[in-house]
Amino acid sequence: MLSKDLKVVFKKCGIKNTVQRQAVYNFLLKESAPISAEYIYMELTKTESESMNLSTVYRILDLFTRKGLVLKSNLQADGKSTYEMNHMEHRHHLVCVKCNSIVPIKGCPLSDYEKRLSESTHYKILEHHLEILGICPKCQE
Amino acid sequence: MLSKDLKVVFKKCGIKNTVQRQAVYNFLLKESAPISAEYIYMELTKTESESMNLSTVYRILDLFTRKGLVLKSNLQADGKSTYEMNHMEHRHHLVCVKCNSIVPIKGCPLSDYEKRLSESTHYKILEHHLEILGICPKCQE
DNA sequence: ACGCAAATGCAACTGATTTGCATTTGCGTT
DNA sequence: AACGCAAATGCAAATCAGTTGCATTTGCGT
Repeated sequence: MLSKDLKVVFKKCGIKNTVQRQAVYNFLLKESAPISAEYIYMELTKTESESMNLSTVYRILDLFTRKGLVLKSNLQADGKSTYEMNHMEHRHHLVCVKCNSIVPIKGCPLSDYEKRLSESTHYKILEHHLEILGICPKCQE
Repeated sequence: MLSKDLKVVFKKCGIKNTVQRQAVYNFLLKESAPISAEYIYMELTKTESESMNLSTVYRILDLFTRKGLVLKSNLQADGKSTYEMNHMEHRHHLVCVKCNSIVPIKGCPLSDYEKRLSESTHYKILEHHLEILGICPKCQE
């Protein structure tokens, strides 16, 4: 994505356009899998073309999450939070535990379920995170 | 549960029977919701009848988790891990984003879905992680 | 180009969890 | 029933992810 477009995206959210925010945004755009703040920081500082600080990454991710640009998840077994682009389209992924490939799943198996769950528990259901693990056809051979 | 029975449970797992392990085990048995190590420690030390150290609680929970007696989860928004008895039954939880309380959900909405998914994608489905976020009745007021 | 609020960098802090090490305890053996 | 030793515990210090205070820098409306 061109930085010109990003400027518009940020403006729409009422936040300033900075090199660091562009870097994080563009990095998340390239990644299809949810990733940690640490990982983003590491990758962005590899190429020392831009200044980037770990706490800045955290602050940016937090901001993006609050603005709805990014989705945060605490599901990881190692305790680290992960972040991914919010494509505004509710989507889940099928992850291969052998090759770590990720494919999106068509449709959400929980759309009806949430309605029923809400009725039975009286919770106001906001969202859910689902990740399905398996072995892809290739890796089964 | 009587300590006599616990001795047998521990022996079956090949671990020593200690007062601390009994205390943690019995405490988890009483709790239906997943709870934090900190909480277990606080409650157990309230009644100063037994010696108990926070790192011991962590070590015991880790041991129990490795032995399959206990299920560990990192899905808390506040970053704390939670633990619950492993009743050997696949279970998901509903988390309140306001007060971080957790309640188990009866049944898994994905059991049938996984079978269909496996057929359509030719993946061998191994497991899934699901986290449902909402606002509990109390926090909606 | 100016000025100021917002963003960043840095270092210090926090809170959860882990670890090293000295002491204690459980438990199989004598 | 006491012995010995590996395993478990207590304690304090360390670690790790994430946050925060503050001085400096930067974006952007004027």
